[in-house]
Amino acid sequence: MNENNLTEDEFIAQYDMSKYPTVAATVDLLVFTIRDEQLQLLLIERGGHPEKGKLALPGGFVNTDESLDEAAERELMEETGVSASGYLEQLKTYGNPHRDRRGFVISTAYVALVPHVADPEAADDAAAADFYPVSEILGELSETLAFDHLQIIEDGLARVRAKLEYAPVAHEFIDDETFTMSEFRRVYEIVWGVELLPSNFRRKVQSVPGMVEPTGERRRTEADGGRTSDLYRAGGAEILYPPLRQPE
Amino acid sequence: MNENNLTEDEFIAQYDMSKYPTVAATVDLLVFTIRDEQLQLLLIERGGHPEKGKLALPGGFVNTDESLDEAAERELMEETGVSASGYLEQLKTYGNPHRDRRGFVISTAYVALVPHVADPEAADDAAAADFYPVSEILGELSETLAFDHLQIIEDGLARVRAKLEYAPVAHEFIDDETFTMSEFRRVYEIVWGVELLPSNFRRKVQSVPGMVEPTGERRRTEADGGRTSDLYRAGGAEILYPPLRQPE
DNA sequence: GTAATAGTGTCTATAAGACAGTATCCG
DNA sequence: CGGATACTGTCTTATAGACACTATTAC
Repeated sequence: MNENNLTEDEFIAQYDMSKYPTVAATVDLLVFTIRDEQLQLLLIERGGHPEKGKLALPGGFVNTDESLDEAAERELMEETGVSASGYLEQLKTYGNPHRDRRGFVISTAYVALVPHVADPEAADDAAAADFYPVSEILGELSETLAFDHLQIIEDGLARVRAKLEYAPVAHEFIDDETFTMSEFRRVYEIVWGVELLPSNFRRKVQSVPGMVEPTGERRRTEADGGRTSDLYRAGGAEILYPPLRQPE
Repeated sequence: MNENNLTEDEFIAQYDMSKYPTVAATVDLLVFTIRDEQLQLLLIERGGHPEKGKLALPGGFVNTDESLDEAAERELMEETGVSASGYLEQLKTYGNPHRDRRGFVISTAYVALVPHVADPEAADDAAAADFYPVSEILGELSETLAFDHLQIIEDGLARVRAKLEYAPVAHEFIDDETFTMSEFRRVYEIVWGVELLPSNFRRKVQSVPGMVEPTGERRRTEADGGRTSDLYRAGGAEILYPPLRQPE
């Protein structure tokens, strides 16, 4: 190597990156939402090869002028119309050379939590996009998932369940900026798949600094009877300490 | 698109992946160990451009016939002689297009926890490899780190500290297969940077199912006086429940 | 014996689970 | 009023922090 005789600028100018192996970089999105009292996930039906007809995570190639995070934000906007101002976090990168028959494709998965958005339109690649209950995806639909997306979904679900324990993200599922304690508790119950005692949940949430703050407003539900409930908004905490622990 | 008229095999045969943007895929290693009662991290001094002379994480390009995990295992073996039978886990992927002046390089960082291995030899690319205390890396050495590696190290340190809470990985730092409760506690104290009360630590560790199991053996330390201590080995737990919480 | 380290027991403070009781709201 | 939902209080259990005490070992 004679590179030591060059300045850095000279070195960069003569550098040929194509002599190193290159791969296609993609991002896949795990867009979780709550619909019909169930945790649901956005999937597309693949309109083209490979894995034609199977269900897959939405995603696409990373452009050379954008970061992975920016590519994920762009895809989220394209698929759902939701801006990434909410929760969008990198999950993991999947890089088995045989996961895609087209070649070496490494895919970085991102998890997004969104409120009840409009039904997604079919994207321009003629792939029908829809939300499916996670319980069905992991159950009867698990055989119809493309690539290694079942594994990615399992990893993402574990991340979401864990994230609710120590990060203030549950309100991302709620459409309104303010919410009742019951609505807030329902998010935890649906994501964790458990029932929680209302009074203990309230005590815990109110005791964690910065988790929620009372608005002073009240609201009645759509039900027949019942007391009007206090409204809260998300607090300023970045992490929840002590965490809300998922019952074992 | 007329791809819908093709079988999948025909489609794959005529598929030209080069029409999509490609990037160079690399893995970077965060090799943590404990030396001299300090948490230390393996860094190399870069022998070539770019970022010549700066400190960087060891790593390298991913070959086209190996997965990201396999590339990380290979690099770990090359740098330290340690097999990946211990703890080696993906941390995060860094994909800012401007992080490396040579072009679009996306790097997947892995965290490894290793016992006190031999001093690493300079690798074949003439880069001097050494362990440095993490406190120095984040302090006076932080200005001399290449690329975005300071950020990666901060993320990795947070992961290691959190991982000790809920995963049985502390024994990966210990040279021997068996260890005393004091040695085990020192790992937590060094990684977390706190002092822990011995009796409470012991009670907690012994109450978590599958965290450690007694060997029935005893051992005396090298010190002047002192009672011989019970020896333990790692238990079979995959996760620690309830977790050991880091003091706030 | 003393100094040093390992291990046990216990009191207290904090947090979590269970659930009874009170407060509103609708019709 | 009754039925329904929201909120409060309290008893009990589990866990964590602080620290005194006992047990071994080297010298």
